[in-house]
Amino acid sequence: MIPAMSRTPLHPAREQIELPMVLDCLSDPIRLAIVYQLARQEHVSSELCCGDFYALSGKSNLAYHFAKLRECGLMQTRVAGTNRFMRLRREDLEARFPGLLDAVINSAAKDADRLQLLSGCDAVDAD
Amino acid sequence: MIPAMSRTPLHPAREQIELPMVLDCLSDPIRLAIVYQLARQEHVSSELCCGDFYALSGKSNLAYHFAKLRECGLMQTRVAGTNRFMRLRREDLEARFPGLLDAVINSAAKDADRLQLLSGCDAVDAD
DNA sequence: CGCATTGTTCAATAGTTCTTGAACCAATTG
DNA sequence: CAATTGGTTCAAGAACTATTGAACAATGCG
Repeated sequence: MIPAMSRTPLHPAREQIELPMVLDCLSDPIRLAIVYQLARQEHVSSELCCGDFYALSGKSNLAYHFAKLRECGLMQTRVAGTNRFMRLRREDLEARFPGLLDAVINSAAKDADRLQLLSGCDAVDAD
Repeated sequence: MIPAMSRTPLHPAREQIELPMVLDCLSDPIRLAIVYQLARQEHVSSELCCGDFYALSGKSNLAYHFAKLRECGLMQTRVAGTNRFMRLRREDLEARFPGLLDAVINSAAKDADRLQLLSGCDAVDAD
């Protein structure tokens, strides 16, 4: 039996991803910033780990938001040793809600300053 | 002096419309249904009045959700006699968040049954 | 005017969400 | 094994949200 904490957490199947939950998840400034940072550096690597987001909030609060992002189907978590790597579920989201994720990310990008999306962040290249 | 209740309520200017507030507003099932019904019959009339949404909830609860939709910039309310006519602020939203509203509405349309978007509604043509 | 219609506002309540720190778990390193 | 690293889980509190019914406001109509 694999120990509880080293198992990959549960993720909803593609068809279980619900629009209201996704929108609610993206409406929180910290979660929007997490998604934004993931999207912003997808051309470098599709994954980031928890520690890459410490500029946004404390560890336990981040774990709370990561769980929300997983449960609504926005993110996937892969366990590797003591690290958990997160990535956006782009394909699943595009299949369920075409154009939505990009519209949100592009809209967020326009307001990046106002939304403090990159405050103290060094995991993302500035353009 | 115009009596308080017959004045047009305050609406945010285009540049004051904030992404997190809009997403949060759209994440509530009742508000999503309101927006969806407004969008669905725009080809008939750009406006609906409060009573057209009684299938979704009670009067006072609807007034609460209408206020939220106004305050976040999704809807505009026009006062005409004892009626208030609502319409989507399509142009402002498109200018601030290109593609977002349509992505949400199209995604909602795909899940209309699951989301109970049209339950008991006769203000909207079925396709 | 008196009354119906259309909606809003208020107060109360149940439930939810975010945040924090402390405790904990698992894997790695010395 | 002990200490460190990387994250999660738990408990508690403050703040916010949705919902309800009753009271109210403004208009329209007989």
